[in-house]
Amino acid sequence: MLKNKKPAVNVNYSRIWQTVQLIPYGKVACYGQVADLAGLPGKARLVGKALGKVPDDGWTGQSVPWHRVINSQGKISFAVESELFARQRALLEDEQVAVIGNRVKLTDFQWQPDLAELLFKLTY
DNA sequence: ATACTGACTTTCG
DNA sequence: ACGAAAGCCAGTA
Repeated sequence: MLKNKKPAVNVNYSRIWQTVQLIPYGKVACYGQVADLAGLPGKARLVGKALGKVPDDGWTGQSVPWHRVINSQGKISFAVESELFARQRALLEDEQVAVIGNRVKLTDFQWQPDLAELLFKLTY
């Protein structure tokens, strides 16, 4: 009997992508929060890895709003002089998320997930 | 197998 | 409030 091959896409990545798709327009979540919701507590760094590998055409027909994920300090986790930093900040401001002094006020913009809706939407 | 690397988080001073 | 340090852990070489 042949051994099973590793899946083409890490199953954990797809869970992370699916969770990020639930973050609403105009809200943000932090890496650790996404990891927890994806059932991967303690794996905040893995969320960053997964977001760097989102397929160009999104996931299961939907785009993945990677720009809505920032770190627990409310800051964008790219060097301020980098191209990606500028892109992420622009995408956030496009949806009315204020980025002041390289920082988003989490008390105003952090996503507060609705438990019942999460249970309905997540498929694992 | 081992070592290094981060799109992280928390604690400390 | 802020930077440094330490802890963290899958992915990568």
